[in-house]
Amino acid sequence: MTDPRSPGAAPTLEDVARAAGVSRATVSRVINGVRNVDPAIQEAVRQAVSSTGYAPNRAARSLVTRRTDAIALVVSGAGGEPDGEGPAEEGSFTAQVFADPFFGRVVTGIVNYLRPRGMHPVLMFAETSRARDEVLAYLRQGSADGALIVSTHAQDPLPGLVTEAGLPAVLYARPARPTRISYVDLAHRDGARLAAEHLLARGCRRIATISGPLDIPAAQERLAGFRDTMARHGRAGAPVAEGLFTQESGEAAMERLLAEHPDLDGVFAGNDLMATGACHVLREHGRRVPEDVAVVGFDDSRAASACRPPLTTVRQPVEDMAAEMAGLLLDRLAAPERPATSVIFEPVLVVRDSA
Amino acid sequence: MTDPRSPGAAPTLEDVARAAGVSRATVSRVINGVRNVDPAIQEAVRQAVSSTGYAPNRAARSLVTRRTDAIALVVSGAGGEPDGEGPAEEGSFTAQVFADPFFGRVVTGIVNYLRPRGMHPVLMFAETSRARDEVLAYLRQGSADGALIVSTHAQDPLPGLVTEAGLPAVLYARPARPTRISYVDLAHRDGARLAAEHLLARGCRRIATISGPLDIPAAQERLAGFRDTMARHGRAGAPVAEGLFTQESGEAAMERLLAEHPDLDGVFAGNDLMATGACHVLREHGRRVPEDVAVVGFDDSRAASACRPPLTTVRQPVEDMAAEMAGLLLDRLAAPERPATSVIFEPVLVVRDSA
DNA sequence: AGGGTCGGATAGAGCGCTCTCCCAGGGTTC
DNA sequence: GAACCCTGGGAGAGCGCTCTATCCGACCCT
Repeated sequence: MTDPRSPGAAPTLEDVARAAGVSRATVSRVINGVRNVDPAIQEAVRQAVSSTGYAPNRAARSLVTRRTDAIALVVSGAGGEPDGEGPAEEGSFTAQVFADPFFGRVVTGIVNYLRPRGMHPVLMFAETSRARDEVLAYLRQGSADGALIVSTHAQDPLPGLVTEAGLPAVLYARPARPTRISYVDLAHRDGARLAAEHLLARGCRRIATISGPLDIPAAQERLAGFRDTMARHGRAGAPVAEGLFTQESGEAAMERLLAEHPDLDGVFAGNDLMATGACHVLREHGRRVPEDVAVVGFDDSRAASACRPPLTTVRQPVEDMAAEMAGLLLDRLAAPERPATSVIFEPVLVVRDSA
Repeated sequence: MTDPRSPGAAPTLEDVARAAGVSRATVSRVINGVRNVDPAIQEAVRQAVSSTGYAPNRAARSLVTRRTDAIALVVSGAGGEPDGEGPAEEGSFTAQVFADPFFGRVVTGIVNYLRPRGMHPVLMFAETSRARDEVLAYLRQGSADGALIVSTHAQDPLPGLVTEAGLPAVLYARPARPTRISYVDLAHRDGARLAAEHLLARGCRRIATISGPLDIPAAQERLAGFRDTMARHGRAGAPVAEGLFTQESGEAAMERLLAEHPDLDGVFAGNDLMATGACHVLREHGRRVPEDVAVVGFDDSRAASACRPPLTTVRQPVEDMAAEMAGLLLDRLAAPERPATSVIFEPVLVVRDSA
């Protein structure tokens, strides 16, 4: 509490050293726990630290260690070049992003992994080319040690730019163009197969699917997995309606499907939000779920258990995947020379009431 | 691109100065736009900056300016001292937090405000006393310029600790103990009044409420506002069931209410998630919403419009409130001497189909 | 006993930037 | 024409930390 300098100033290493009667270097060593320090002196230093209320200045430390203990968590949007989007548009992007429970799960997984390791996530968006430049500049300034990138679209140039600049990064989902960059992904095709086979095994004969936006690789893969499986069971040409991964779009898609194929008895939705929308519409049209029409979702998000009836769905372990992403990045930071490794997770079918 | 130093190293101010044939100070002036610099020299410097691919080192800058352009966005939990909670418990806290659409909206509002101003949010949690200490240490290290605190419970000691340490901060929701700290809040009582009056005006005669957890001030206020209004209309003693602001707890509360008061014709739920749960349960019990039982929610979150039927609800402008919070903090940083000011937002009733 | 070794502490050189001086030179004022 | 100001640029001192090189003394070996 004794502050020998100007009262407002935070105590520095120097102050602690003086209080403990040792040199700055010794205090530094005690604080960072490097090399052997005499236990008695160690104790004296600790005393001095707590009596001065010392907290090491992070900027000064960063300046010499070249580490910030910060990780940029960037949500990257469409690759659209037109920068004419105003602030209103930008706002809608971020609003849209967080409306999806998916991102909450990603954040949860990352935070839980990073936190016990003393690293902190800095939230960033890169939906316009200007925002992308800002993210790049941020990283190049050494403001963060690396980036965790969640891309919503395949053509996203950010992963390429980041690796090109030699910045450590890990992606959620495989990039469109193969790049020398680590990523974490799900075996979407296998997941879709699980869903299709479950519907078939249940005895459904007229099965349709509501796909996600087809410019998103995950949506393509899920659709492809569904189609392959159906074809393998001699049921090629199942009806498809494209949605946007939102509940509203799921409702609209279900309406279309129902209008064209009133007799369908099974639906595979590309995610739980759309499945929820589909259930609503089915019920409004007097169809019982699962008695008349069985519905399978994808993700096993909060929406799946909240839905009435609770959704049978394909589990994507988002939190685990996000944690793995953070783990890969930290590994990379610890050993930059090692080649980029990626991890593919296997989905699991979670059977509830909707199918 | 010409790098006179060791190839891997990032260019420094010195390098740019050499390339432009001026001093470090001049380059710094051009980059930070301070004082007059000869246009020709300015141009030369810009040239040099882009040819060297220079990006100012943030740590070095922070060290002297004492600013980081980072803001800690801390989600603060219960005040529970018992630190015996393992990592599993911690994980469940963060998972729980992001399952609520509320936090997504807060993040959206904050990010949209901070971003154009070149500030970056660092995500932190402070649900245990250890985590709280870490947040405090982080702030005291000068790792962030200030804190935006979203407390989920009233007894949270963090606001007090932060102000005590003289760290700039702004809260979402008024603190339990009056503290010299800015905050942003909603007139919850008025919101509840709006809801109650709407149900009464609709002709509902047997109105119950599902409150949020009563250790949360917002939940208390909403309940108090509801009760006051009912009493003022000669209907004191309306049934109350306590929930936890989750859909599941809303379902459970509705079950209890229905068991004891099968004849009720109106429900005011403390938030939209619980209102959604209530709707599910009502329908399962054969009650039509709104014909048999009218339901009003609170928040106007995504859940309100996603619900079937779409919920009549009390709008809490979370994004605006969060942006205001960020605004108050930046004001405070710009003028530390000014007294703390707070802002209370007025809720609005949004009439949809459920009541 | 002398030289080698090694644990344990210090001195001091930066890390890359900002910012306060200080100086040169040209214009203004009386 | 001298004293003054004002604009634009440079020199250099630090910000608080880490880390290498160095030193000191105690201990061991022959």
